[in-house]
Amino acid sequence: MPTTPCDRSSVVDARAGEPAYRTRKKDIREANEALILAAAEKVFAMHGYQGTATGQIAVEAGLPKANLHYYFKTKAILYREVLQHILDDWMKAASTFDTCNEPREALRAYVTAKMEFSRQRPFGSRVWAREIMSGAPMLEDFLGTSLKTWVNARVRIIRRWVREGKIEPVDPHALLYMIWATTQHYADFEQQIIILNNGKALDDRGYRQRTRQVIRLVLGSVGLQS
Amino acid sequence: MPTTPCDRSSVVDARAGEPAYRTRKKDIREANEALILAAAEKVFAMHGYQGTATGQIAVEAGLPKANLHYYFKTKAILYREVLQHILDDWMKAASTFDTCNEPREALRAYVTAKMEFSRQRPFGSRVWAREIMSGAPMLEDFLGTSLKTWVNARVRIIRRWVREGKIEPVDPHALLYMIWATTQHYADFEQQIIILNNGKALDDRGYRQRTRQVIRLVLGSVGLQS
DNA sequence: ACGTATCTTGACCGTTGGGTCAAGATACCA
DNA sequence: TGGTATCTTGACCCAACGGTCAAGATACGT
Repeated sequence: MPTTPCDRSSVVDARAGEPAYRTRKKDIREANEALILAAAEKVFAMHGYQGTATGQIAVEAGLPKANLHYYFKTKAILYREVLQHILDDWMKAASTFDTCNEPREALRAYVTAKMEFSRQRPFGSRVWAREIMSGAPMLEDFLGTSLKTWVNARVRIIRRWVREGKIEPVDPHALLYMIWATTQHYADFEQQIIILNNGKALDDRGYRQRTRQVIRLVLGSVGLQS
Repeated sequence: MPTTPCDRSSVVDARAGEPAYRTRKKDIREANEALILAAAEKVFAMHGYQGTATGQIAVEAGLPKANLHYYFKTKAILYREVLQHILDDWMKAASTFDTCNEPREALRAYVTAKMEFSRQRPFGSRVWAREIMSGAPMLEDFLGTSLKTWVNARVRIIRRWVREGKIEPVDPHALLYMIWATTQHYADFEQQIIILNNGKALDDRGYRQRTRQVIRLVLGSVGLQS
């Protein structure tokens, strides 16, 4: 990737009364931690926790391995921080379920947010998937508490929609799992999708169309297609 | 696990004219290869290719590591054989798509077969998922040839259904991906599903009900719910 | 300007990994 | 019954791994 002749620190970091070219300690820490977390997410997504070498992450981040271990003592700690970041964004997407009381708009918003998440954070989605396939050793707490609470509340909402005759009488869990699975599929199985799409990744336009199709299928599944 | 006082070879393998208690060489090979493949599928499903140690597989199979390497020279060869087995079963499930020309029955049969696959071969499903998340280095050939051919043919069938007004005008790829994602979710994310189900795995009855729900959602998504 | 805290890194350490080997055990076949 | 092919296994090898360390470099506060 091409870089501009002047680097970040001399342009972006300029502040009044400070030399613009010298990077400040706090910024160094912040930048390096972010760099390492991004690299780690990518490599963990590719090879999983056990299959990832900290040296690989260091290479991906463009740092010596010893430097990585200066910022994150152990691989386990680094992995947990990566998971935490993903979890935060996952929950942010989840909150869109409540943008509206009407099933049509709520489902549309939620599917859109989940598709957006798959588009923006494909590596995060894969780390999440791998973690659960490994028995969710690090996520057990979250799954059993926060996620469960969230799911129970949404299940009640869906049941209400059914009771009020707003949607067909579907099993709420089955519906939620279908939405999760379908939207996450676009991140987790991206490689398969690309190959079946003649080697080309979906561009922005294609992705928007696909999002619309997923919304249509989900709405149809509960009897909401006009 | 408790064992019966008399072992398999003396009971099952009894054949006329041969000493029943002595295991024959061919049977040894067959049994050990099957044992190792099953163990490997399980461990690969848990930790992925890179994250799996051949020693772990050996322990899981109850054999010394050197013995495992006697039957499968390298980890890569063993992994490829595991993948091949999964692929065969995946294709077998795929063939059920063609049991009927009518969308309702075809989709019902296909979803049922895929759900059955998730139930019977959860480890296989996870190995598959991990392989694709790693960029499908070993599956690229298959994805680009056999699978692509299969998908193209099914896409044409779905388009025909749309043209004939038998189903709503949905994107065939989006529909297929939704079916794959949703059915495989029950294998790949089993742990999450268990936790959200109060720590209990779905029993046979629950699984059949869930299968019916998935069928209902899929049929609904294309406008086929009565 | 100088002492201190933070950051950087090549070299290193003990452990684990994939894979080999050679010697013994077991089944096979003539 | 004896020779051969297959099977079994503890011991071993070397590369790669997670993690440490100490010494130098860089920014900070006064």
